[in-house]
Amino acid sequence: MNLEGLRSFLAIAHEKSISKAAQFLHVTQPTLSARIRNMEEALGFPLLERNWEGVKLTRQGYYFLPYAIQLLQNLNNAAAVLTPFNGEYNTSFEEVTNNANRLIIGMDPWLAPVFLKPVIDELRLQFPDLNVKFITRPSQTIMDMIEYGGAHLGICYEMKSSKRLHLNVLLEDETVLLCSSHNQAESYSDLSKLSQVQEPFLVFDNPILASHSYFTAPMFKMLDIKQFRTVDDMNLMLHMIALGEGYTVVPQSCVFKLSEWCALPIRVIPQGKRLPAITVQLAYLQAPAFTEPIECITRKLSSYCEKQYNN
Amino acid sequence: MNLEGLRSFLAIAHEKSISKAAQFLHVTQPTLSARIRNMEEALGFPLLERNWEGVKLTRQGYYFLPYAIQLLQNLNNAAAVLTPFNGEYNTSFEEVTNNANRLIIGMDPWLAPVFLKPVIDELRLQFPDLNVKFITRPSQTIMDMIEYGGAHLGICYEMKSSKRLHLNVLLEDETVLLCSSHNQAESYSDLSKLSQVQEPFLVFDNPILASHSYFTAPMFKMLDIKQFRTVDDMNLMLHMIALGEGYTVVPQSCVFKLSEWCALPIRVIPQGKRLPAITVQLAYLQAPAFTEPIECITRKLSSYCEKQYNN
DNA sequence: TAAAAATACTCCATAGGTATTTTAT
DNA sequence: ATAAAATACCTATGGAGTATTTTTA
Repeated sequence: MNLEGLRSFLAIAHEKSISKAAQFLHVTQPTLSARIRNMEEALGFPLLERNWEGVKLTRQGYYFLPYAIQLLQNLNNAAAVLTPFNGEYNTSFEEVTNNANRLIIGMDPWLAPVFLKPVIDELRLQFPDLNVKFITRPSQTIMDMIEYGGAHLGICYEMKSSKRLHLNVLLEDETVLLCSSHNQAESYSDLSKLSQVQEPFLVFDNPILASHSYFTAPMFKMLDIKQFRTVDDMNLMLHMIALGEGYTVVPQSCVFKLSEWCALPIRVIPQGKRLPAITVQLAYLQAPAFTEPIECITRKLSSYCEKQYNN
Repeated sequence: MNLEGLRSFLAIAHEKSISKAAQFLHVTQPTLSARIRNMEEALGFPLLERNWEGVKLTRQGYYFLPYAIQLLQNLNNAAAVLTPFNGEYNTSFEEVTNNANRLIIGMDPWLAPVFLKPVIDELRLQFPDLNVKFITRPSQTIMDMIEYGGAHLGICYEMKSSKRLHLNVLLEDETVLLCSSHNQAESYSDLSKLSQVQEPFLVFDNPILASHSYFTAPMFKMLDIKQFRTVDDMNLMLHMIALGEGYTVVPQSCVFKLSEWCALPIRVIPQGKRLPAITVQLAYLQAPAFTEPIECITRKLSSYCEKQYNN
């Protein structure tokens, strides 16, 4: 697949017509038809519904639209940062690209609120002069970053990974139900009654939807949940719940000590072993330069989890 | 540029050698050399430092790495959601792709905590049966989503945009300085003394770094700030500040009523007119189906901003 | 019949392969 | 001398164009 294809898709979405988009892009209509056909073949699903009066995006096309937009924008943004302006780099270019001699720690954005403090405390104590950079990305990205040499240590949920990675289980994480504090706990604590709840279940969109559907899909069937609403980041999720716009189920770890950093009126209802567990793990490669701090953090977090979490 | 090129780049990063990556990908070494050369030309910056003993990523290459990873993963994830498994769609496919008759409101993730409540309150009151979906994406994406017909209404920071979009200014937003509550306010309230502060300035990575460098770069020069640290999301930023790992400057709106949703010990120091303002605006296209709710929200938020903010 | 998209077919640009050269140790 | 990457050159695939057909209001 080709970036020009994505741009073509956007142009067609904009013009709602292949012919008009072709004019706009200064190519012929059959060329554009072919580009889209190729993309649809590569992706495995249709993007456009063809009409005699133009085209309309399919359901899949609408879902795909923000991906195409974001993808092109991300590339533009990266290029903007890395391209000198008037022959001179931005002040932050130096900082942003200088990763020599820097320990890079990746965390899943859900886990960062829990693990940032113990990591920073320990490093301050043991390696006060160490240059550390934190990145927050979805678990799968963190794993890949380590695999490809772009990060040294990752704290993330269990994901399929290569055998080269060292994995160190921190938690077998139980799930909890989140709802507004203004709701009665009773309606939510008995899972079998969930299907009678009026509020929708808040489903996380990607990357959760893609990587945890094996987890959520059976749960939805089991609990007979019919009303859904999708949400695309943790913050929005918490605000929606606080406003009584829905409820959800998340790993316990990501709301660990929630009240210490979140002031929203959210009720956390533990589910014990009624729902499957999700593993939180440390991932790293043998990195000669940073073996000591990595081992140190591993030890610290392991004991931290035992102490704080298992009681 | 080509997705195969991105995959090749990742393989090379992984193998630290073009020849080995070529073996892994089952192509010849010159082919892979050419792919990378093409990508470097397309991007406008070098990705690899060639050595006699292999290759190493350049600074730009390291910065680019997570983009490449994320980009490919996003595509995979989108495809995973849209591809039926065992001939059957996931339960959530229906919800995630069913946008017919649904008002789609996009918000910049920084602004969502501020504007979600008034919007939901008003819609509950005026259009209780309306089907609404919220998406949180960077401002530029929101604008494009509206432009390309993937969203109806956006709440975002000022960005370059096409003339078709209706724009409605909500706020001329002043900037505030954020630091840990444990620090003395004096060191931070006088901007000219900032260069003596020991903590680093926390710079947001993309998309802020790319789109607001015209704003930040002169500020860094003016204030003579030398120590930086990059951070890649709002949540991590707030936690870093709370832990005393740095300070930063943000638009006032994104910490408006901060204490209502954030329990972290963060001090907010208004800067008045000393730093340039950033505009918050509503964006929309004429959407026949939703003119009424859009107008209603526009009115509500305008008066909301006047009342709440200007006092 | 008219407007839009699809199809058939031709052509050339470019991606990929083979053979060889350069580079650095 | 060796291991890695670059270069030169040839080939073939695929993307883009022109001309034409299909579809449906």
